[in-house]
Amino acid sequence: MAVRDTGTEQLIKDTAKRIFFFEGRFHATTQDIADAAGVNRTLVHYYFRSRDILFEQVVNEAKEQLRQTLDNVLSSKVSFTEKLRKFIDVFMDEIIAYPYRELFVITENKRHEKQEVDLIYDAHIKPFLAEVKAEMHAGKITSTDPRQFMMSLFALMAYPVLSESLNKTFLKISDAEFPKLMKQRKQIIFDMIYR
Amino acid sequence: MAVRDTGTEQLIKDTAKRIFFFEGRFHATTQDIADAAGVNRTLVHYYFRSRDILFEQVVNEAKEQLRQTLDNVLSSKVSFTEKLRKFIDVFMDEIIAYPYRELFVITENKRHEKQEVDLIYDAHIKPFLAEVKAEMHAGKITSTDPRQFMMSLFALMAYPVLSESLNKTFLKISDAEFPKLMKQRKQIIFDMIYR
DNA sequence: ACTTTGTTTAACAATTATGTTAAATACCGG
DNA sequence: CCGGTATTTAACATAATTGTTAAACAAAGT
Repeated sequence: MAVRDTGTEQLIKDTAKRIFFFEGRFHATTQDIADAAGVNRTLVHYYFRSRDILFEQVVNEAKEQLRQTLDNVLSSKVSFTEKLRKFIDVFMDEIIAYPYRELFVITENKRHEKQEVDLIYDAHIKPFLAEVKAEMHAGKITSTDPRQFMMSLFALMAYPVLSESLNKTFLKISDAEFPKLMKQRKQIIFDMIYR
Repeated sequence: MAVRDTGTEQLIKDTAKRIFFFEGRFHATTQDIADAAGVNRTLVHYYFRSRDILFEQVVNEAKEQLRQTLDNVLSSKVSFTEKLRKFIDVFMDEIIAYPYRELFVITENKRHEKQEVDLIYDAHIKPFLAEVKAEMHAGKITSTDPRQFMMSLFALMAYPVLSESLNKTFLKISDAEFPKLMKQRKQIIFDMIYR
């Protein structure tokens, strides 16, 4: 009973991710997704049964990847500066690929409170916050609540990509310039938060 | 033929703003809005004819207020540091009141390109960017493209508020702490970008 | 060739959201 | 109390979206 895998189920998910997380089209319909994937709408229901389930799967995978990334970066045994550089490098790349991803996680997060968070927190975030605090004592980072540091860090990475269209119109950034500026930001962000 | 103003039209708009810009409910229906405002759904159509028109009005007023705020802050004849402080103070307050407002403007902005932007740009943004550049030459701000400075500034203000729920769960920030941390940020942001 | 799985087509039911209309009721000012 | 405006109620039409089903077709393996 060989179930052959044509990759179409994955194609549909990837397309949904592109539409939701890259294009930021919050109320794309199953038809929109099917069209973008170049398949029949029925197939979307065939594989996922309902729009909600497709949506949920896609968001869950986004959460999982987010967790993985945190894992990878924060638990590597390297110096703080290296870790920080890698953190910025990896996250910026992901944010550029999927600017709206975190936003979907945010709006989903408001509904379901989770307990799994504790695991991530204890395993990765808490130790990293401690490292940040140590760097503050060493005078390498401006002293504040380490959580303020984290919020600033994410903000500097995520928001400019999210507000791309506003930046282009209000700051007169051209289509060609924008990716270059985002690349530059990796260094700029590091310099802003670490001396 | 006195047309008496009961303020209901405004109530509906304010409620829509609350739902869209504060609660971030991107696909709230006319029914949702009517319920939240405590009026009959028919009344929404009576005043605004269609959901699109209500939505458009609300977003346009958001844009207008945004423009006004920029006007107010950026064209006042005070020192750069004072201007910067005021900028952060005023904008943070607005962002806290309406965290999702810019996001709606962003998604709207992607559809309609505007020419009115040039007016705002020439009148306020361009001169301010020049001021920023001057401060960079004076060594008060780290030298980069002034537009990077602007993007960082907005990011530091907007994103932490936008990602409130994520911050609360992942950084273990309590409901009580959050507003305090946001208030603290005004100073923190200033210190981060100005020496 | 036969079978299985993947995919499309078409037709349909159910639901939800939008928008319209007409009549009934509530409220307020003169 | 009268007249007009504000608001509600109810009923309805329409459109969009979702979801289901059955049949046909395509492709690939054995």
